[in-house]
Amino acid sequence: MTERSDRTPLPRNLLDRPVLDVAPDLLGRVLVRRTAEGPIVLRITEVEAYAGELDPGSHAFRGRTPRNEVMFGPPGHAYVYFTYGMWHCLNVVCGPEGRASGVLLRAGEVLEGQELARKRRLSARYDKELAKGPARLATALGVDRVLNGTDLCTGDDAPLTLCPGEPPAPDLVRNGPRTGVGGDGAHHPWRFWIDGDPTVSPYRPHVPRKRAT
DNA sequence: CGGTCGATAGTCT
DNA sequence: GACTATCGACCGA
Repeated sequence: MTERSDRTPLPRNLLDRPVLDVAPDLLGRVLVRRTAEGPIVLRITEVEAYAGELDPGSHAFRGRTPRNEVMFGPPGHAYVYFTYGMWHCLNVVCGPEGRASGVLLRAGEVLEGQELARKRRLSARYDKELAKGPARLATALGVDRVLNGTDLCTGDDAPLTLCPGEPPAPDLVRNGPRTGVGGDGAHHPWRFWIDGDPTVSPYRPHVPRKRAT
């Protein structure tokens, strides 16, 4: 009855391309997170492109560091970082090796494993909020730095696999400025989303933090 | 649904 | 020491 999504891994060569090609191509694709309690399956609805060392908004902008070294490695791996003292965000490393570019997964629709996702996202009022925002997405999937560097293009027993999925109608793919990115990288229209999808996170302009008193 | 505000610790200057 | 590829509580509508 239930039409199960295709869980074969995405061919790595689809990720071995320039980040601005890969980012919109990830919309509608499916991420499978396998946990001890069972799988959580997510359809990607919103992403942002980060163009390596040339991009002031990218973690790779100032060169290789211990944190960002996965971005400099081969495509098809997970770059997971910890931010704001509380949250994790998940990226797909793409482009030719060494280019240090990646795609931040900003939002998605939970297709399977909602019960598991809800247990990790107790503040979500509706299921459409389970993965509405990059840190919420990582939380819903139970992704943290332990998975940094995970190969997303291998088979059935990997903790995290990127799968082909069903692409959205081309006319539903929109793009606009990146969320939360300040400085010179702010204006690039490198956020991509599926128009009208209820799981897409709201746009928030970057606001530099005020100093604590 | 939208706006404001504070939390919290890793990372780099 | 400052900033951060953010979110939740809380409030008003």
